[in-house]
Amino acid sequence: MYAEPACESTLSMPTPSRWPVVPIEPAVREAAPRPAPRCSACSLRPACMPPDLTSSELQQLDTVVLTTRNVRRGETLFRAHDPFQSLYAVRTGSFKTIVMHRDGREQVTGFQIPGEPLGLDGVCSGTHSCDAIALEDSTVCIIPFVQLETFCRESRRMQRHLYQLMSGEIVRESSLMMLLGTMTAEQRLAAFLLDLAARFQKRGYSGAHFNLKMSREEIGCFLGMKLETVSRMFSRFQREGLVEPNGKQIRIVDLEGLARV
Amino acid sequence: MYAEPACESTLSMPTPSRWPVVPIEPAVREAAPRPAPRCSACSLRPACMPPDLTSSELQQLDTVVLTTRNVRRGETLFRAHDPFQSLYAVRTGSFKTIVMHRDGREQVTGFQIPGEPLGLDGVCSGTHSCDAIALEDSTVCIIPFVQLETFCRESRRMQRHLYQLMSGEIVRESSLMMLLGTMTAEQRLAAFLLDLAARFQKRGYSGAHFNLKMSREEIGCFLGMKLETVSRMFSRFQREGLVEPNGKQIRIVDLEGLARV
DNA sequence: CGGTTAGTTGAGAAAGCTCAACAGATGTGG
DNA sequence: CCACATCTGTTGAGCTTTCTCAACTAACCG
Repeated sequence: MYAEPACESTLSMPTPSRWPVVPIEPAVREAAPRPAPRCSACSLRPACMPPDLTSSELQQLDTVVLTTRNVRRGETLFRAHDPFQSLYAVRTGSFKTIVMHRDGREQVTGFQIPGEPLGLDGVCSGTHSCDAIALEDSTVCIIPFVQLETFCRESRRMQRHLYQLMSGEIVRESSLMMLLGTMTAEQRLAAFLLDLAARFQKRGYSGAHFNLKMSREEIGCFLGMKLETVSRMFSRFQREGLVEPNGKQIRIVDLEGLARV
Repeated sequence: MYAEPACESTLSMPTPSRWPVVPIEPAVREAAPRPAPRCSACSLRPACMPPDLTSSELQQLDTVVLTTRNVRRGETLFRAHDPFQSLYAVRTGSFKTIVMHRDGREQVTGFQIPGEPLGLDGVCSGTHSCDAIALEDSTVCIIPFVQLETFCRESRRMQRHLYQLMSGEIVRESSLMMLLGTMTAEQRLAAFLLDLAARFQKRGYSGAHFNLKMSREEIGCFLGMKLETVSRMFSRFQREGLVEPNGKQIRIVDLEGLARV
C-alpha cells in the first residue's frame, strides 16, 4: 500500500487466465484464481518465505502455491465466519483486516503490504474471525492450508517458518495492545508512521516519503481514535516540522523527532 | 488464578524432587525443574492438548514433557530478551504477561490460568518479547520446543493443535485490540469479567463467583485504564446490581445485564 | 460541472486522568 | 500477639485529552 514503487509494477500486470471453462471477462477475471508466477522465481520470496530453502524445497513450494487471486479495491478477500481453507500472501496492493462487534463497531487490526500474510486467524476454529478488505486493486497468492501442513511435516525449515510467522503476528499484536493501552493520540500516530516507514525501508522503498492508501478514518479506527483527532495530530506534526503531510502523500522530515514524541 | 478450586489441589501437592545433585532446600526447590506427572494422566489434558491423541501419541507426549517448574508469586518464568527454549503450560496458579516500553510504561497483555499456554511469543525471534510473572505461587509444565517440533512432524494431530494454539492467541489478541480501541472503561471491565467467567465455567468452576488474583492496578494495565477508574467501575456495577465485589472476591449477580453494558 | 466524499478546523461536552485524602487489609519486628 | 508501617482499594474534586457536532474546503467521480 502507501507507495507506488515502480519496481513492483510488473507484478500487477494481468496474466492470461487459465481458469477452466469460465470465459475471460472483467467481472469473472477479477474473482477467478489464476496461475501464480512461481514462488521459486518471485521477487517477494525473501519477505514471504524462509531464506534458506533448498532447491527441492523450492520445487515443492511451487506445487503448493499454485494460484493467485485479484481483489478489487473495497472488496473482501474473506469475511468473518467464512470457512478457512487457505492462507494468503499479499502480492500487490494492500489490505486492511477488521474485526466487527455485533453492535457494528469495528476495529482495524492491521494493514498488510506486499509480502505479508493474511488469514492466520482462521486456523484456530476453521473459520475466519475477521474481514480482509483490499485498500486498492490487489493480488494475493493462495496457499491451501492442508497442502502447506503436509509440506511442513516434510520440511523443517518450512515448519519453523510457519511457526515464526504466527508467533510474529502474536508479537505484533502485543505491541499494538501496548500502543492502544498506554499511549496518547500523538504518540500513537507517531508510532504508526515509524512502523510504516520501517516496513517500507525493509522492502527497499523510501521510508521517508510514501503514499497512504487508507483514509484518516481507517487510521483512526486502527489507532483507537476518531478521524478528527488523526487529522489534528497530522497538523500538529506539520506545525512542529516533523512530517510534511499532503493529503495521502506523507513525507517524514524529522525521524528522530517523531521517535521522541 | 481467581478461584481456589478444591478439585485441583492435588496438582499443587509437592512431588519428591529427583533433580540431580542439588540438595532439596526451599530456595532451590522453587527454581528447580522437577519430574512432571505425565500428560497422559493429567486432569488438565483436555484444556491443554488435542482431544483425540492415540495412545502411542500420548506415550510420545510423555517423553516430550518431562519436567515442571515452580514459580513463586511475583517471580518471573521468563523475561523479555531471554533466549527462547520452551513453551510452558500453566499447571497450577496463574500468571500475567507484560510488554514493557523503554520509557518504563508497561502493558499487561494477558492473564493465564491452568491449562493455558505461555511463551508462544518467543518462537518468532528465538527471544521472548514479554515477561511472564506469577500472580501467586504457581507451577508450569516445560515443553522443550525442539522436541515439540519433532513430535509435530510425526503427528498431524499435534501439528494441527500447535497451529490452532497460536492462531487462537492471534484471535484473542485481536479481540483485545477491539476492546482497547473501541470500548468505554465500563464496557471493558464488563467484557473482562465476562471473559473470566466463561474461562472458569469452561474448566468446571463457578463462573458466577471467583477470586481475582490480580490487583486493580494490573486489571487497569490490562484494560488500558487507571486503577482508580477500575475501582470506580466496580463501584458502579455494584450500585447497578450487576456485580457484588468484595475486594478480590467477585460475585456476578446479573450476567445478562453485564453483557448489555 | 454539480454532487459526493475526504480532510481540516473550531467550540463545547464528556470521559477518564491526576492528585489527594482516607480506610481496610496485610505484613513485620519487637 | 500487638503496634506500626506498608500496600491496596475507594472516593472526591478539578483538570486534560479526546470526542462530538458543525461548518467549511478540497479532491474526486460520473
